[in-house]
Amino acid sequence: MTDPIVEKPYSSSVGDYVKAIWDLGGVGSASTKDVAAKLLVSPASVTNMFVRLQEMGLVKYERYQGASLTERGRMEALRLVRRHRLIETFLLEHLGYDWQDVHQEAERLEHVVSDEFTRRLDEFLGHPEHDPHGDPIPSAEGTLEVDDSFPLSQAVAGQRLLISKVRDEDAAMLDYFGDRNLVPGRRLTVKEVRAIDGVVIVEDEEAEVYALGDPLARSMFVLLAS
Amino acid sequence: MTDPIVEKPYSSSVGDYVKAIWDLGGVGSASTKDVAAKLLVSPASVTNMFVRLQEMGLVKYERYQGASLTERGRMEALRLVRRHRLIETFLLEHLGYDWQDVHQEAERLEHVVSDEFTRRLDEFLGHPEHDPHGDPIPSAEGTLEVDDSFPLSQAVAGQRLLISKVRDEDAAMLDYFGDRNLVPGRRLTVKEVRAIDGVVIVEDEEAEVYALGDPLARSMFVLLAS
DNA sequence: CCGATTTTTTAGCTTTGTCTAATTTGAAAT
DNA sequence: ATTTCAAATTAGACAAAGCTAAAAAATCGG
Repeated sequence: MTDPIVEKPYSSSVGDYVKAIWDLGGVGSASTKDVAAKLLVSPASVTNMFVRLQEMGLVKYERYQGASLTERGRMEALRLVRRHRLIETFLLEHLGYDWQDVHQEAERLEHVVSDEFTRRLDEFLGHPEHDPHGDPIPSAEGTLEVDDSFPLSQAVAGQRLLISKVRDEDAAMLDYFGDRNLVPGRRLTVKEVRAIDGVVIVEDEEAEVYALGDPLARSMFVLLAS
Repeated sequence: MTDPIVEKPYSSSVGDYVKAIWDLGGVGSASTKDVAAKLLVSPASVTNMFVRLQEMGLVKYERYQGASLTERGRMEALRLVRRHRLIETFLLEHLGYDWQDVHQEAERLEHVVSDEFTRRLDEFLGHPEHDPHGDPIPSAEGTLEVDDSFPLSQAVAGQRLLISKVRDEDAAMLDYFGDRNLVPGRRLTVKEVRAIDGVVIVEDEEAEVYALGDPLARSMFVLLAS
C-alpha cells in the first residue's frame, strides 16, 4: 500500500502567476516585465517563479523568451477564473457588494475555495454563464465561450452595439459605468468617434447621450447588434 | 504627510495559533504540547511561534509556562470564530453542505474574508445568534454569550434537557447525530446514566430511544430544560 | 553594424513558518 | 534529596517567495 498521494493545491502565489500569464499571454507567451507590472513584484521575482512554474509543469519557459501556459497551466488558470467570476457574481447579486469592492474580495477567496464549494456555489447561483461584468464563466471542464467583442474605442459611427462586458480592474471606471447603468446587456448607438482625442459619443436606450474619453472607451467591450 | 499605515492582516498561521490557544486556554494558558497536537505541528514550531506572537502583542508568554491571550489576542480569536461560524451557517443552510464537510471549508475561508464580507454575510443570514452546531456566534464587537451547557455525559437520570450544541470536529459523530436529528434545539429526557460503561440512554420528542456511548455523550452539550 | 537602452537574469540576502536532533528544565516518584 | 521522565527549548537546516544590485542579453536607432 503506497501512501495515498494527496494532490497538494497550488499556493496562491503560484495561482496569481498562472492567472497573470493567462491574462497577458492569450495564446502566446507573457514577458517577465508585464507579469511583474501586473502582480506588482520585481522582475527578478518573476524570473525566479517562471523557473519554478516550469518545474511544476504549468508553463513552458525559455530564457529571455517569456513563459506560456502548458495545457495543465491553462486548466489551472481557468479553474481560478471560474471561481473568481462565480464569487463575484455571488458578492454582487446576493451580498449587495458595490462593483468596486468585488474584485479585491474575489481575488483572495478564489485561492482557498474547494472544487466542491465552487460546484455548489454555481448551483446556488443557477449556473450563470456570465458574471455581472459580462465576462463568460469557464465551465468546470475548462471550456470558455469564444468572445468576439471589441473595445468601444474601436467602434465606428452609426454602429448599433450591445455592451458585452466592462473591464473589472479599475474601481472608478466600474463605478462610473454602474452609476449610469452602462452594464452588460444594454444597447448603444454610436453617434461619433472623434479621431482627434479618441472620445466616443454614444446614446443609450433611453436616448441619454454620453461622451466617453479614450480610457473609458477602452474599458468597455461591445458586440455588434444585429 | 506620513505613509498611510495599512493595517496588515495576520497570516493564516498566526490566526490558527491564536484560535488554538483560545480553544485550549479558556481563561488560563495553553501548553506547547497541546497546541502542537491541535495544529499538527512540532512542539519546536510552537515555541517559535509563541515568541513571535508575544512580539506581536497577541499573547503573554513565559518560558515553560505556556501562552495566554492578551486582550488583543482574544479579540483576534473571536473575530476568527465569528467568521468561522457565520461561514459554516452559510455553507449548511444555503449551499447544502453536509455537516462533515463544513468545518474544513470554513477553516480555510475564515482567514481570507474581510470584515466587510463578514458584515454582509451576517446580514444575509439574518444575524443568526448560533451556528447550526449550536455554538454561539461572537458579536462583531467581540462579545460572546455565556454558556452554561454541559456534556450529556454529566447528565443525571430523569433530567429533561435541551440540546445546545454538538462538537464540530469529528465528522462521523456529526453524521451520527445529524442522521438521527439529534441537533441543537431538540429536547431529550434522560432515562439512565450507566456508571459502569458511561452509556447514556435518552428519549427524544418522538419517544425514540437512543443509547449513546461515552464518546458520543461527551460530544453532545445540553442545557437543563425547565 | 554598433552603441545605447531596455529587459532579463544572476547572485546573494531576508522573512515566514516549518522540521529534526540535541539539550535543558520542571515535576513527579521514590 | 535524588533520580527519572515528560515537556519545552535551542540550534541549525530548509523551502517558498520576496527583495536589491550588478551583470548579461536582446533590441532598437542611426
